Amino acid sequence: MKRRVPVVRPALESPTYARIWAAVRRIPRGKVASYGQVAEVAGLPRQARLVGYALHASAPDSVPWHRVVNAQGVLSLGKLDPGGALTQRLRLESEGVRFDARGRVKMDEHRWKMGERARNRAGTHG
DNA sequence: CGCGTGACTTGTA
DNA sequence: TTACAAGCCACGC
Repeated sequence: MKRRVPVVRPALESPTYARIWAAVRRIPRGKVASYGQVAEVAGLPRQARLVGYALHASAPDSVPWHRVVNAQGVLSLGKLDPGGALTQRLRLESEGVRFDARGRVKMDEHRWKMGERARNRAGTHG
């Protein structure tokens, strides 16, 4: 019988990662979020690096990782995985996300406001 | 347990 | 605009 394979490695059964992945899944199609924003939604403020780490540890299609970019709208995957960066860009463009001439995502237009429909209590943006 | 590194962010020059 | 430094946490050696 086939046993359901865990989405993550045994060593990564951390609730922290689970939160991060959950936050990433919340990002709507056609929108993007920065690592810091994902961290905040996951309840882990100032832990953007951990988000990147969690994504790296996540399964290939476990989460819409392509919707996560750095605060500058740049695909951080760039040098580490050029192919992955290309895939990310293709997927984003496929979702309607547009890029700047410098190859950066237009955060001003596609930045996930984490509450366009349901205002977040922690939203200090006002 | 200490050190270096990393799919990051913010502030300063 | 680019470059450097400090802060943050987890992983691998």
